[in-house]
Amino acid sequence: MTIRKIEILNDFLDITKALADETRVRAFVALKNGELCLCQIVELLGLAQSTVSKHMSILKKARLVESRKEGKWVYFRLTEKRITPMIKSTFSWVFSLLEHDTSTREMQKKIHKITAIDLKEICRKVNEKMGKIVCSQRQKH
Amino acid sequence: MTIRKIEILNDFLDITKALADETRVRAFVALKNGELCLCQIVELLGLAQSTVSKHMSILKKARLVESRKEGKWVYFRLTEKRITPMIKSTFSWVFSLLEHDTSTREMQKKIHKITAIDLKEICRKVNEKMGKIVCSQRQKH
DNA sequence: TTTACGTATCGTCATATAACGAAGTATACT
DNA sequence: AGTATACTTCGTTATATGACGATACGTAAA
Repeated sequence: MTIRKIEILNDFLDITKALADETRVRAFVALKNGELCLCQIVELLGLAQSTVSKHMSILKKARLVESRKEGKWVYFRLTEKRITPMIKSTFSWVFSLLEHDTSTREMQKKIHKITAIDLKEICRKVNEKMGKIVCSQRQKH
Repeated sequence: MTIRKIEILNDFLDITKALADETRVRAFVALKNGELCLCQIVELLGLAQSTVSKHMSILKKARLVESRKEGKWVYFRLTEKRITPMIKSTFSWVFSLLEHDTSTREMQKKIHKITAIDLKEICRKVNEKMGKIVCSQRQKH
């Protein structure tokens, strides 16, 4: 379709914009070895949960990533189901380039540590942080 | 070198950031069929000369593009001389994806028209625009 | 040496983006 | 039903980016 063709550039720009941020690239390559829960990615990146959630939605918009909901948890993974040639091509491009990247490799190690810990505990850790902030706010009143 | 390895991600982000803007992607693919003078790219994109110059410097920083000076003119071309595996890989990725893009093809036609016109005339046209603006500013006084 | 011309850089403005906490949503547990 | 939990969305703030005109720079022509 003509409409489809016109959107090639837009799809391409969604991808380049998604990959034009260090945090998102890190989150993206983190999923190379399998799916991760949001709170695990939060722990990995060390950013606020809402921030990470936003980043993941940008990666999803670019179709680089897809998610599934399991109970309270949302698991993210590299797009598999509705994968397009453009996405497939992007995967091999990115991973071949970052294969020998030091910071990427260091992250892989960090992921191993995180996935070793119980999921609930990771989430609890994130909530703890939020709890502390709530307390400090209450002290103001 | 360790320093070199750490910079892989930075080089990668320079590339994705350079390609995360429609104007720059258009300027980039415009060079696929050979080098162009800055004023030709200005005419092609229909933006201010300073704006285009800035865009080209970002593409140069990412090493996607290199330039040579010939008299008053500066010619830009896709990187050939100091091309790295990362850049080479990026070229094939981008061009395979945008091969069938409508807007890219339309631009190719536009380039043919522009390169057919005498270079001096193109530059003169750009200068004319600047002259007009100066005039309209003078009218204010 | 002036003058003209093509490009790069600078300063400014408007918009885009990334960060956060707070509030809202949805699901599981009591 | 009510609470806790994991995530998303919203509103705000600080910074980044893209646009422009004005100016500076470098080269060629007069």
